[in-house]
Amino acid sequence: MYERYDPKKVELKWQKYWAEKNIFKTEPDASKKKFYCLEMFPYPSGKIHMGHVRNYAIGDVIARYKRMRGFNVIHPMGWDAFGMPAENAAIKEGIHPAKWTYENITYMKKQLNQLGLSYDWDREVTTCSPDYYKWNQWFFLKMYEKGIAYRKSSFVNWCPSCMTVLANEQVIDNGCWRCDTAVIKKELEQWFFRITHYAKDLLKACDELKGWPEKVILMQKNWIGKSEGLEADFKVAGRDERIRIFTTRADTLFGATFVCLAPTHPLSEKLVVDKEALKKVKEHYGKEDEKIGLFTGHYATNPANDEKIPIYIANFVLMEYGTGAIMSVPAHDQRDFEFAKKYNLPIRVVIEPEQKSKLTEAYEDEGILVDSNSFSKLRSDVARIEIAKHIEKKGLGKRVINYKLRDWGISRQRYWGTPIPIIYCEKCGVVPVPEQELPVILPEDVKFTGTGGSPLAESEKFVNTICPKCKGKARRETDTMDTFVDSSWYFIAYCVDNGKINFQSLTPNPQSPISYWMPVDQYVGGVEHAVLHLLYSRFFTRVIKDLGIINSPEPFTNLLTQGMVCKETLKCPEHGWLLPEDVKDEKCIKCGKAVDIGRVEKMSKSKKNVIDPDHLINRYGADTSRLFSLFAAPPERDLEWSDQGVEGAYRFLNRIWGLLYKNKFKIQNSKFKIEELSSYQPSAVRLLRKTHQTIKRVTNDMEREYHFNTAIAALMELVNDLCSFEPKSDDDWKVFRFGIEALLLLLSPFSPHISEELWESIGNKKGILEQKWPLWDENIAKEEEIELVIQINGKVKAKIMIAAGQADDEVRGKALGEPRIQEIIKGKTLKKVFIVKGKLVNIVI
RNA sequence: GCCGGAGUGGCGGAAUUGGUAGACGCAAGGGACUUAAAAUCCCUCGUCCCCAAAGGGCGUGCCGGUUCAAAUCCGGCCUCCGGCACCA
Repeated sequence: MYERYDPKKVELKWQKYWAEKNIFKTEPDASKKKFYCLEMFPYPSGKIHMGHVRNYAIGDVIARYKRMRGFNVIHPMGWDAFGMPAENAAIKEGIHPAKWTYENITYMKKQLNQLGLSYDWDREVTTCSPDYYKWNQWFFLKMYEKGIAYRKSSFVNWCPSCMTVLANEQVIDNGCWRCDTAVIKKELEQWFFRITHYAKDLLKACDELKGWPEKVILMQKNWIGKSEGLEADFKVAGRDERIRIFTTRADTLFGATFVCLAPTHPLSEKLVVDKEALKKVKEHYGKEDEKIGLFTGHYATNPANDEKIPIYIANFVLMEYGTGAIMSVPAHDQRDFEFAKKYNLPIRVVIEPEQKSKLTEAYEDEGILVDSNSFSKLRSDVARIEIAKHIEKKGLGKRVINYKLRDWGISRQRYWGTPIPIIYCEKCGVVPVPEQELPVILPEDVKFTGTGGSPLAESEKFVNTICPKCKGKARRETDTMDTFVDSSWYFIAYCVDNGKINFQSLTPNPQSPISYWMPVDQYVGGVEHAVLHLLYSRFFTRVIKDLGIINSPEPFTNLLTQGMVCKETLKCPEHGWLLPEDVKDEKCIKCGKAVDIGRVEKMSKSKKNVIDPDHLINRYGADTSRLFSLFAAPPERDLEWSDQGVEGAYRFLNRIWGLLYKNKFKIQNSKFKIEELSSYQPSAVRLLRKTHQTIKRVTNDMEREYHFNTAIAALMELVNDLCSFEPKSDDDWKVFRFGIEALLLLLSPFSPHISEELWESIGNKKGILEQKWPLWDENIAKEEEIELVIQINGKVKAKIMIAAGQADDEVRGKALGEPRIQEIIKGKTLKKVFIVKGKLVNIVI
């Protein structure tokens, strides 16, 4: 042990030690309770950022803590390795996406190990490896068999200049990210997963997710978006067709003055003669700018009152929701109101608001019905049901439940993703790739130009194939899968050792490691995945359960969504956003101009308000970096970066180091055994009590939703007491050693390297990772004396020390007898005295 | 617009069930050590009244209420953050 704390030396030593002993390797063990601790795996973008440091520090504390509590902990890590940045790098710099990705993984893996994270790397998965994406394809085929995967036509963002499909994040202000050309919607045949098949169950099961933050459940519920309503048929006058509409406001049915179809509705094409005009409306489809309509020249019959009302095509009506057609009630729907104003359509009030006013906007609230035949004078909520029943009775509709949730479009016109295992044969049509031919491997001979259609379409070798059915000429599907597919089941892949996934042989098998490890007990990650990733994972887990591979439909029992890492932004009037190191004394180091200090916001490369974890680890080490990010705020809240805060954490570890260095020989020679407390000096008793209290506080803070910040504060208090304790006798040294050992054990999940080093330095042979979490003794932790607060009329007037556990009468007597209290209550009548045990007396006069 | 969440010292945050507001850390000020600086150690630190002490007033976004007692419960508002947003 050196005099000076040198984090680099210490951390390297223990990282090596853990790796050599393969100490984080885990196997299923039916005799032990398992604990699955998981953090969201990163996209290998190049380097880790502070968000990763925080995320993985939180997960690692939990994993190490649970391990010390005796759980068989599985704590895996991997790489979400498919995605656009790799392809962008290929377009810009000519590096092959695979090379770029694997190089990044190598570097980032080194960084993660430098943080001292307790991963079982034997379970590592890399989603861009054929061993992994083979199973994406396998799941796809299984879903195709069950009708969960299907093909339909749908719209994508298209840049007419680059001649390429754009992802949503490549569309900036409705323009292409590369050339600014206005993006248009283009219709393509694409593959979908029928997540809507599980909509009802996904929604209902939200209430069972007791270990999830309320906020996330709410977001999921809103996303699924259940709404009850009525589907009703409007017959097209003079034709055989009917228009089926969906409404949640059947009570306004008598107020419908026109009907609107989505431009992509099958009937639109049939009813509209002027195809050019229809095309124009289509171009504005789904855009939020302006309401655009087109009169079809046809009329429809309102099933409630047989009135004939005009049929319009409207750009704001979505084919994806409901039936793709609506009845328009301009008096009671703001969108219809705007449309009616623009096209001069009648507005008919059928719900009377409480106070009448001029109709400058739609009245969307509930009220009493008017002008609605026999339903007039009914309240909205009643009428809604009565009118729906009436329509049902006439056989012109039915009550239905609709969900906002759409089927998941998984086709991407990109290279760096999982090829969709489908073959198109001129004779046999759509033919799935036979299971035994998986994986369909990404070809290498592809040029990355950033223009044109799907990059895979350029590879002749890939595209041209033989139909598995008729052996005739056929073409492969050239789209790849959305990368969210990869991350929807990776947590199941981890359960299989060495990444040797073979779901076929595991199906169905209750003895499989998957049954042992799943579900994830604690999932930790950013709240930005509250909807998509988490919902897709829930969907996939259901599909996999239906395949018999897994028992539970829910993947994650407990979820912790950590807050963002934030820092103030710095901007130079001349040089724009500045990195923290480009600023000295609030001035730009390039031009010396005063720097604008902006508000605290999420660290982002674009605003340069970032701290590079490499610098941090270099200067302070992993233990300090971890400790700071865990101490500065509770995990679920945003964390504001503070350089001084990091210094503080570093100082704390240095103090502990110094304390042990100074006393290590004495500590080494003191073997602690619980003796009679009465033989100890009062100061030693106090320290022993503080130690037990600290064990209790830290343990409770860990159990109580992982409040690491207060747990660390408790450790700081213990260190303060240890530092001011001056051991003299052998007993003192024993108590001191006990305090030090407890401190190191409790600190080890947060700052594992220094804890191991100091643990060893006081003569312990077995590593701290093999120790049990310490237990406290309630009798020793209990205070003998308590501070009693005496209030008069709710205001604190005195504080006295009294022995703990006294009867109320005695406490009351002591409070009233206190001179300062006597003085105040002299000559006054006591109305009442409240006693809060062990805490406070409130005298009301 | 709709749905959530949050507002506590100079700052990050604590206060677990309504019972001492401000734990712990940072910053700041003063002191010790040092030729000096850094590091370290000790003291002060919500605010106002008072020379000071003793003591007292005020204080958890704002206004009101319930209670012996409110950061905590209830009603109304303000600000900030997040999510959704033509979903019929």
